[in-house]
Amino acid sequence: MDRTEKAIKIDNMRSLCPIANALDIVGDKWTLLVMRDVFAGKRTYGEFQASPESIPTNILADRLKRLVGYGVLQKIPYQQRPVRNTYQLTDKGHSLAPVIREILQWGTKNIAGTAANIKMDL
Amino acid sequence: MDRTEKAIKIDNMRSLCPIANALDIVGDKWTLLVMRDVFAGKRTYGEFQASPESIPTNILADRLKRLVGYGVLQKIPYQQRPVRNTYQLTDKGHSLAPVIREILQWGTKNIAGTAANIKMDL
DNA sequence: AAATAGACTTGCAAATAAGAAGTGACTATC
DNA sequence: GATAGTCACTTCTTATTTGCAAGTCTATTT
Repeated sequence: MDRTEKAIKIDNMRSLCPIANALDIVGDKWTLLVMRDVFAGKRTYGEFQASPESIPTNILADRLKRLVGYGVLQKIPYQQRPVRNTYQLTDKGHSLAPVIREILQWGTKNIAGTAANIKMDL
Repeated sequence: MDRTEKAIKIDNMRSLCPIANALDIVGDKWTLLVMRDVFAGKRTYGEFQASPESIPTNILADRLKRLVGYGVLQKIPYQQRPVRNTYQLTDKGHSLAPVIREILQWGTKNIAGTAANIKMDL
């Protein structure tokens, strides 16, 4: 990891296993879908909401907050009056690319009727 | 994918995205932890239960049933009287190795205090 | 002044998870 | 041969999380 960046600190770790702890951050139905959208170039709340899976708005707000909290994304304003924000990848976020790439590959190969038609920076 | 194996068929797909569909199979707090154990050589219900994260027994039963249902694991008896089963990787299950490997790497690099001390066939 | 837009927040019912206890098949022990 | 023990679950109850609809807040556009 980039030495200027701090590692994520999780309290009440359920074990010392990196996989278990990673799953406590990204192991749910929506988090990696938001990350997929970020890797696909989406940046704003509205763009995430517009994705075909129709993430509930309260869940989206919660996931963005968590991802920012863990330092995987950063919230950066792109205009004042009214304030509008973008959510952008940090280095930690960027390093999730291989995880998403492998999930994409696994799904494409093993789940009938799926199509990887989004272009991503993976 | 091995051509002798059928692709997973999901009903009510939330989108055509391979990532979204893959997450509907493995995107939760426990499923990939069970898979980690399988890759670490664990085979029986009791061994999965004994892992340090203490998976609730009803959840374990549910996840094993789902994984078998999707053809990611197979339930194979290793003795009669009393019947005792093992859960073993199918080809579809085996092909999850890269996903787990990348999650393991990400967690190890980015989460403080984690240690990849289990040996896995990844 | 009223309507519109983007980014959320709130409230509540429904679904899922957690935790503890119980069951059934069989084996080993007293 | 009754009693205790093991393994692999199942059931029950409570707690937590999700999903959906509606509402709020700030600011702009008409």
